[in-house]
Amino acid sequence: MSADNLRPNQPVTIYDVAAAAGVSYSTVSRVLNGFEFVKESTRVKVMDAAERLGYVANLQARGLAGGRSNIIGLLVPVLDNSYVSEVMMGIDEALARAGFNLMLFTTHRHAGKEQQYASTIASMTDGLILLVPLESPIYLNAIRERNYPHVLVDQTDESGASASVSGTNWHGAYEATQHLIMLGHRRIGVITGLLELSSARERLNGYRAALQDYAIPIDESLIVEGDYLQPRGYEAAQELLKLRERPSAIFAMNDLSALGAMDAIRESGLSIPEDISLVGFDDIPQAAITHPKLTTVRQPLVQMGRIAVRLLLEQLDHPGSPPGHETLATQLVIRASSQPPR
Amino acid sequence: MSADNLRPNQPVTIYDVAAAAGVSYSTVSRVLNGFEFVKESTRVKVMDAAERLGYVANLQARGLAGGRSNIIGLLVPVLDNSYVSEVMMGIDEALARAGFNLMLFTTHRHAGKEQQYASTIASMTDGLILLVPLESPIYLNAIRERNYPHVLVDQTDESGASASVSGTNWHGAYEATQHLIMLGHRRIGVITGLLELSSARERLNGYRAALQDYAIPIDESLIVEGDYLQPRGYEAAQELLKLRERPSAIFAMNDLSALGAMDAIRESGLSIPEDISLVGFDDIPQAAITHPKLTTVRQPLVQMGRIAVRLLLEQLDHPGSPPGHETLATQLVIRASSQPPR
DNA sequence: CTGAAAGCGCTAACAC
DNA sequence: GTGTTAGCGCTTTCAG
Repeated sequence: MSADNLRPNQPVTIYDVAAAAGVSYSTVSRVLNGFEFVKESTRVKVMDAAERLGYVANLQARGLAGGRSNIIGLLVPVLDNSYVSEVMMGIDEALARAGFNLMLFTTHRHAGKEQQYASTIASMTDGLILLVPLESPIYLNAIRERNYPHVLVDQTDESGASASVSGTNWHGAYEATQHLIMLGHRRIGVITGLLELSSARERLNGYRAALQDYAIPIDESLIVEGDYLQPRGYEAAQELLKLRERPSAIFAMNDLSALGAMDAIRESGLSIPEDISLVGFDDIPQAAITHPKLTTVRQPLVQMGRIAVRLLLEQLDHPGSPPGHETLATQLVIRASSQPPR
Repeated sequence: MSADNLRPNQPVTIYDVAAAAGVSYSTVSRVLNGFEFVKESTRVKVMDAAERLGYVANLQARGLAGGRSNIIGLLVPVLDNSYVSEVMMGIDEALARAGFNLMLFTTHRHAGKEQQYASTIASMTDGLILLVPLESPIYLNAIRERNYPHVLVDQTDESGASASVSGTNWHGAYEATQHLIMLGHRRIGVITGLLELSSARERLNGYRAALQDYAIPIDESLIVEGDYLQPRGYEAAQELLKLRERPSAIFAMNDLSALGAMDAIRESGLSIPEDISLVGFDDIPQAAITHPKLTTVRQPLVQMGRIAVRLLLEQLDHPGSPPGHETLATQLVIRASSQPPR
């Protein structure tokens, strides 16, 4: 029987296990933590007892006492965002495989919250993954100074002190712009992300470089700052459409903005791609089911999540070693939303 | 200056605050926990010191010592699922507003994991929200016996011992079926969720009741068990299309299954709604952007999340009171995927 | 190899 | 009102 002497009312502690196994509780702790120098026979005895009693570690106590809590903190800006969801999936999957739990903190795009959470998180978790954090030197510095294991996703780390994963932002934007240029577009509007984000700046630079390489003068009025969210993409596209000399193509620097732009374009009576070509960035799932399907720059989002976890676990396992940095290749996915101007 | 005497290297504890304020650390604890009988002047002194030193509570310690950890656990089956995401958004929002943190556990649809997590979660959090849990009497019983605050989302609680939120599953399915019947359909195939889930059973009963009410004989071969996921929806639709007497309409009992069915139908050379009408359930965001747009039964997903939090907080605040139960109205949203049979 | 003892940061009786 | 005293369950010295 498995429900033999199960009394689920009071949680089982290592004391219970120790008593049942006839050893001291510190020995139980050793066994449970995979300490090497334990006699095999007592190891078995303890494991048996733990199993039998249905022992489950109290993570709070473990964390408090200095051990690992086996919890990783994840700081995300918002939840209603496919980009975020995709990366989260990769993180969740990798974490589950490694036996870690996930504590989720949503900042709701409030920089102050990132800062406030930072310390709380540090008291609860073994490490932290920051997904598109707003530029917040203050708390990032605090985290770095405490030498708290962490990794930035989609945020270049200028100082090199934080591990990071990101896509080839510059190159992706360059390719997207080049694609439009090759199709024959000359007036290419862009909707950026918040320019305080390094990814947004890098993509904008890629755009600029492509125009320059093809000797197309840069018209600053074609550059509208967005925030990587759909509503702002909608507004930004409206601004672009209002220009005296309307662009024949728009490069929205993430897909969500592109979706917003799509609405604005359609609403203004123009059609995609006949009147205006549209290119996005990320290749979130929706990009493949819009009409027309969205040409975009694919980022391996799920994989970015997985790699973020790998980089973090490396830090946990080798506290001394320098933080890793990974840059993953983006890939232009040409679909129906872009064609030559007419 | 705010970065006055900030030494972020060693976390600030209540001892530090106590020393700085010139009181004992238990007084600090009292102030921090909003204990009533504290002299106003010392309250201010303590708050000042805490602020100045940048004190942040250590949740592990607080939890261990018997106080509230201010963390709520959320158990979800998977993450790559709009239904889950929507409800999570509501939960996240409500929790943030109430000053709680979120610990996320993904079971990856593995019933064993739900059970295994249950105890871990209990040791870390103040309460638990279970989103579409697989029927797992064992661990649910354990949770109930420990009197651990929790609420079930989209799972009817037969025993009444667990708080719960869900939509009007029976009624929603009845309406959807009725809608198809009114359009003139007589052979209506259904793709259910796992029938071990109460929501799936309730919806199936609603379907059956509608057919009965309109005196349409029930053909069991038109009922295919799915699992609320897209791939299975695809397969199930294929089975339905292979029937000698093909249905003229399919009611997929959640939108994700409907999306899968859509692929299968299209792939078989039939078109929606001309050849086959399709109705879903949930009204996840994608439902409005498929082609044709999906007729579906809307559930107020975000709100369900919010209410789940409310029910949970009620339990935390009034430990004695009976668990609440809320049933939210669903609403038939008629779009383009359903029309009279030809 | 294993037991005993100390303490992580905090809450909650218990006194004064 | 506020300080003192015990632990919460666990890891980690330190002995033996």
